[in-house]
Amino acid sequence: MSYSDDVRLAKALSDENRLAILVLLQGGERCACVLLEELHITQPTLSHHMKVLCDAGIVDSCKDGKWMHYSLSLEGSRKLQDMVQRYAISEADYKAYKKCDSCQEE
Amino acid sequence: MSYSDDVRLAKALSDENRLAILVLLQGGERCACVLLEELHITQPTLSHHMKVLCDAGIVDSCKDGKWMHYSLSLEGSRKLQDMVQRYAISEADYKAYKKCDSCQEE
DNA sequence: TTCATACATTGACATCTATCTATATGTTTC
DNA sequence: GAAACATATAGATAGATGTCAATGTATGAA
Repeated sequence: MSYSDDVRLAKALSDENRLAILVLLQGGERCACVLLEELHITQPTLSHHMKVLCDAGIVDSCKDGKWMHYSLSLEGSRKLQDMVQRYAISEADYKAYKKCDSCQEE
Repeated sequence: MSYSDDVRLAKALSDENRLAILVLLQGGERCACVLLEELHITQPTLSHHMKVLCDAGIVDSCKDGKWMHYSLSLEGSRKLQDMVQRYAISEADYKAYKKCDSCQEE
C-alpha cells in the first residue's frame, strides 16, 4: 500500500501562498495575472505554485490565448474530502475508540 | 489572515510514514514500541514523526510509566475536516461556480 | 544500586522546497 | 515581421525536512 497520492495532495496544501490561491479561486475562475496581483510573489514563483496545485489535481487549468485560467477542480475537492476521511476519526467511531485507562481520563 | 495552523496540519499529513501511523492508530491507541514494529524506521525517526503529529494536534499522547500511548485526537480530526471545507468546493457550490466559456466546455 | 528498557534529544547529512533573476516560449497587435 | 505581453522554464541559493547513529533521561526490575 502506498500513500503517494495522499502525500502529494497534502503537500499541495502545505504552503501559505497555495492556500491563499485556493481561497482566491473560491470566488470563481481566475487568470494567473489576477492571482499575481493579490500575492506578494514573483511571476515564476506563482507559476511554480500553480503547477504544484494542478499536478495534485486540486486545480484545473485552461489556456485561452496568452492567458491561463485556473479554477477549483471538483474531482480534486472530492479527493481531498476522501483523504481526510481516511486519516480522521468520526465522532461516532470515537465513542468506541480504544484507549488505555490513563488516557481515557483526559 | 494567516494560514499557519492549516499549513502545520497539512505538513503533518505530508509524509508516508505519518499517514501509515494514522492508519495504525485507527485500530485504537498504540504505544510507540508497537508502532515501531510496524514501520521500517528507527526509533528516533518515529519519535520525530510522533512529535510532528502531536504538535499539529492530530494525535494525543499519554505517558504510562516507561510507555508512551498515542491515539487519534477527536479535536484534531475536526480541525482536519474543517480545513478541507475551507479549500475544497462542494458539489452544490460547484454548480454556480464561474468559469470562462472555454473552461466550461471541459 | 545497578542494569535493562522505552522513549526523547542532539548533531550530522542528503534531499527537497520556495524563492529569486534571467531567459525562453507562445500569443496578440501594429 | 517587430514589439509588447502573459506565462513557463532553467539555474542558483537559502532554508526546511527525513533519516540515522550516538547519547541523554526516565522508569522499573533484579
